Amino acid sequence: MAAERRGGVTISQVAEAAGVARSSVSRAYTRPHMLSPETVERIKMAAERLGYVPNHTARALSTGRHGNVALIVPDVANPFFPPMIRAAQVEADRSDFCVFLGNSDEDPEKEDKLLGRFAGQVEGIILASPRLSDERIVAHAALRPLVLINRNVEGIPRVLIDSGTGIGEATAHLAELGHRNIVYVSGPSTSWSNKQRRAAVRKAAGERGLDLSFVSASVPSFEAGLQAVDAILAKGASAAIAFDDVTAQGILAGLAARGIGVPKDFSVVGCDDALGPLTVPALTTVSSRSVEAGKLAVSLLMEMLQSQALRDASYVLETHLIVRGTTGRAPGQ
Amino acid sequence: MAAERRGGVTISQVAEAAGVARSSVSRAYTRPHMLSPETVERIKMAAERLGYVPNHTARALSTGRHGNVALIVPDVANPFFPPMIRAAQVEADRSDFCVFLGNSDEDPEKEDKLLGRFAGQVEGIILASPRLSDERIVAHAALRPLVLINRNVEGIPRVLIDSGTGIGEATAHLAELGHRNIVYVSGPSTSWSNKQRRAAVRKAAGERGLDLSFVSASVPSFEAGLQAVDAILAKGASAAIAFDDVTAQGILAGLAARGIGVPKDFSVVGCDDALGPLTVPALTTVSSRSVEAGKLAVSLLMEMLQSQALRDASYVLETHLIVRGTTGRAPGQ
DNA sequence: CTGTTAGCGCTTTCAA
DNA sequence: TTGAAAGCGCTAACAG
Repeated sequence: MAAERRGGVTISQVAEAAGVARSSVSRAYTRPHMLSPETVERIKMAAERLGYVPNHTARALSTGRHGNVALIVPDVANPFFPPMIRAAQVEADRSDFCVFLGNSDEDPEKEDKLLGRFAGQVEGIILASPRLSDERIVAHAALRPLVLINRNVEGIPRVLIDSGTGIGEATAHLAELGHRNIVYVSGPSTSWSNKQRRAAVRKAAGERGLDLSFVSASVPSFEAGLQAVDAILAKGASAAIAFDDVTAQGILAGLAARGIGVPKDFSVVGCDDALGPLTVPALTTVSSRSVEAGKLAVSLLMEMLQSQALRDASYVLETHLIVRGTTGRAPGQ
Repeated sequence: MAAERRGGVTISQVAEAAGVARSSVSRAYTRPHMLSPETVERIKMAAERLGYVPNHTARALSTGRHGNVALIVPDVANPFFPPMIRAAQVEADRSDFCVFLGNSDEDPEKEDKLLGRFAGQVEGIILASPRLSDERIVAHAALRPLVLINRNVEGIPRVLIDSGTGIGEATAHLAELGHRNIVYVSGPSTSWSNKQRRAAVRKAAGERGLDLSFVSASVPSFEAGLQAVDAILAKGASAAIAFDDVTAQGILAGLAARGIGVPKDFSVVGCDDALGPLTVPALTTVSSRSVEAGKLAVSLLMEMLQSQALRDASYVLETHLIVRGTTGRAPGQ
């Protein structure tokens, strides 16, 4: 029998073998109920005998549906994303979709380029923590179904993780522990999440009459956290809330290097629960909801693909404080 | 019939705008040297202005090449893989390929299913740490170019990370620090990597006359490491080498809970450098080479696609010990 | 129910 | 150097 060579058996060969039109072969696969049972049977037999497998690419070109979606993230290796990616995969799989993964390297231009490269082979796109401008995002969204994660653009379906709630809780937690002077170590100034977190600490600290200062770590990294320690200490604070867990770990390392005990002498809170309870002492942090965000974004996209309607939906996921081992009573309390 | 989906500026529109034939637009992208520089320029300008992006699907149908590869991993969220995924992405991008990402959830059947779904829309596949049987792998490799990472199947191009070298160094390192009694906390018994690591400790410990015991953590996880601590201590060891970093962190947490100081009273070595210097104290571990593996696997695949020849190549990447803060002199030395 | 006939967007001879 | 035209394999009106 004909082995499956590349560029294999086509619909025409099956049609000829079964003595029907090409369209019937097509229908036998996509709308069998439109054909008489015997015809379907005959076609399937012929197909089987010839080793026919429908060509995905041709079908996609014709229908515009490829059964693929794309997910673009700024950095696959940032521990915040893998769980989200995984959740998105699982959800896409439930609808029998395959997912393209794109990595923008935190670069708006590369993100734009990726969007272009995926266009034409995916039915919809999920953009997580995009670095792209609102304009470009809107432009792409006009071309095809697009869902945003952690970016608030009016009119475009989006899933927002509200780290503000968790950060607020963290601030309250520190206040209860007796801390009166705290610092927020901020992340990328252009990041939507950073703005949100910063605003949340400010608000919560204000309500409780805490002294609040800011130290900037521009890039969220272990190094940046490490280097922020001097500035933090200079503010006379007894606790710090970091933009994310990786930065928080850098701060912890810097503190340890100076012989400052955590949580005895100083308290540290991270954000995103990227590390889990993995570290010693385990990091007090804010839950990330990234798994739910990934799942929700995909199911939203699937809905859009079904209904062809792109309504202006905005889902907000609240976060919460996870108290672990890096926060304690303020010294002298 | 595909009702002109919102989606696409086509070659025809560009052709019209530039006042040339469609074929010229095509050539402007695929064989610019066949056109006069001005024509190319004019076409590119028009394309730019209209926001034209070549349609991959259509091109694929016409040429038989889709410019896509698939990468299948057991668990995206396992910190070992993201850097590898990222590296693979980058390398694929250099050849202008898009990558499908598949997550098998450590399940052989799901892995098989994914392979099937990707077939027909990718030119080649990379299987990282596959859980599939040799037979199935061979079967798939017969259908299309396939590269393996961390799986040794004769006849199939593969990239192997030899964690044995690094583990050997780790053992020597501990011996030099005066440790005489060590334990290896092993991972999944079916894992190729675990067998390799276990054999390496045994060999190195034997050569140096160290007392070596084994404690099994069946599943590599923080919890498993935590629970292994009692058994480890019961062996009377002064140092432990863990299957991976996550397990090592569990051990560290367990040690800390018992008030055992690291590295003063006990030394711990991880494997895979999944956490970097992130933790406090930073974990002494074995480099993973996962970045190189991802990059190499893709470039190998690209070569195969170019030459149409699937030679039996096997690349081995050696690993090395990374000494950080969790190893020190044996107590009483 | 089934066949005919246009395409989907792009590449690729073959001529000019 | 460029254009015209014939597909790649499949789907989807539109007839019959």
